[in-house]
Amino acid sequence: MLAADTLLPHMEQYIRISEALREALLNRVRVASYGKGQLLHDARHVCTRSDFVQRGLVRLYYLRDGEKITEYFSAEGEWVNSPNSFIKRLPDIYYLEALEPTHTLSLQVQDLGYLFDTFPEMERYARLSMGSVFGHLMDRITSLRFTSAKEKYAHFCDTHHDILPRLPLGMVASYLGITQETLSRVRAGR
Amino acid sequence: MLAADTLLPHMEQYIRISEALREALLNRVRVASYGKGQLLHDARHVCTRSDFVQRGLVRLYYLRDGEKITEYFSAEGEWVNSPNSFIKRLPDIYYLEALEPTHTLSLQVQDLGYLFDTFPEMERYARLSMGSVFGHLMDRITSLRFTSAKEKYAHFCDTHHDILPRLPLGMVASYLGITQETLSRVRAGR
DNA sequence: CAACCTCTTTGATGCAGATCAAATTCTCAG
DNA sequence: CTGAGAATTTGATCTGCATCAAAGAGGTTG
Repeated sequence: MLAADTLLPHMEQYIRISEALREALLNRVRVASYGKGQLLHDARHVCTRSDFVQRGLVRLYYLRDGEKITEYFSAEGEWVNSPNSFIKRLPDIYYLEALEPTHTLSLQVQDLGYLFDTFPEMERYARLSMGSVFGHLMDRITSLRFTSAKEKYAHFCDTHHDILPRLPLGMVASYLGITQETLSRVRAGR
Repeated sequence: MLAADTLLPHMEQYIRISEALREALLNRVRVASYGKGQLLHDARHVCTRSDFVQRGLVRLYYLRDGEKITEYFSAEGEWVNSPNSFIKRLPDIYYLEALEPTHTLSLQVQDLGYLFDTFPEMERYARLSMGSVFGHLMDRITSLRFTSAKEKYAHFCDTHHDILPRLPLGMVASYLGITQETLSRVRAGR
């Protein structure tokens, strides 16, 4: 699985990639693999890299009263990191865990900084790809505020039908902010 | 109230502003004023500009069963627009309403496009300032999922203490996803 | 200053979903 | 295969908040 086959096409949705940028990128990303259950990032450290998921499934979670609360799922074609920790270079509460055997392309924060400084189109890529996440977050906020458990689950099915069968339901429940029991009843149609 | 006094210092939190960029910016922003209750943007149109609030208070809302649901408040030092409409150049559901007499600096989408194309540091500014909104959205999602009405209100007081006394409580309630009655009881300490 | 808004509070009732407990099914290591 | 732990479902009870209804409290306009 080559970077040229996954990462570059992803980026080309937003920007044209020059030969120089292509070379700089491929020189700096490192392939990485994680087994099921393995942590890509531990909250006790500062997050110093971003991983582009080529194959597999990752969740972002944090601990609340000893329980793991899922904040986000990321599958093929998405970058994962601990957002605030990565940006501010400080520890944060989030862990990243591979839910399946996962292959990524890993980019260190200082290499990303170099790319931003050297290739203005990288700034544009980051701006545009962040923008597309924005709409999702706003939809999610609306869904959390004003919908029943049944509607929340229906909305999740709509927006995540591709990964739904790969997810344990307890994680889906905490993502939706409902209990596992309620999710089970909703699925059974009650 | 000069752009040099409000917008430029805001941007300088993130980037250094060259003389050329300064001039380009000041040439393109237009001062605008809105009375209390006036719409900065109507959902029936495509949102073609962003407004930087110099003085005043604006809310983003949408209609749900004929009721106005507040999605966001923006005060001095923030950009407001209808995010998806502005980015995708399509209509969306959101209205922007001035809650107080409001003065803004207004920038047309095509002028912003020109600035992005001409000044790479503008791309960086957009990327970094969006990044800082991200953390807030994630906190808000957590607050919506797992907290009682009382905790939601406490979190709102923490994060919006500067504008709280300027807001009608019904708008705060819909922002928090609780009813006005519940908010009233929570504030009374019950 | 009275009449009429809009905003906020108070009261009574009902229900969706949390919580606690236990049974059932799945899954995978040995 | 098989047994143990994890994931999921089912059941019974309880509660926080929504809903419906109406009464204060401001505030602004002729």
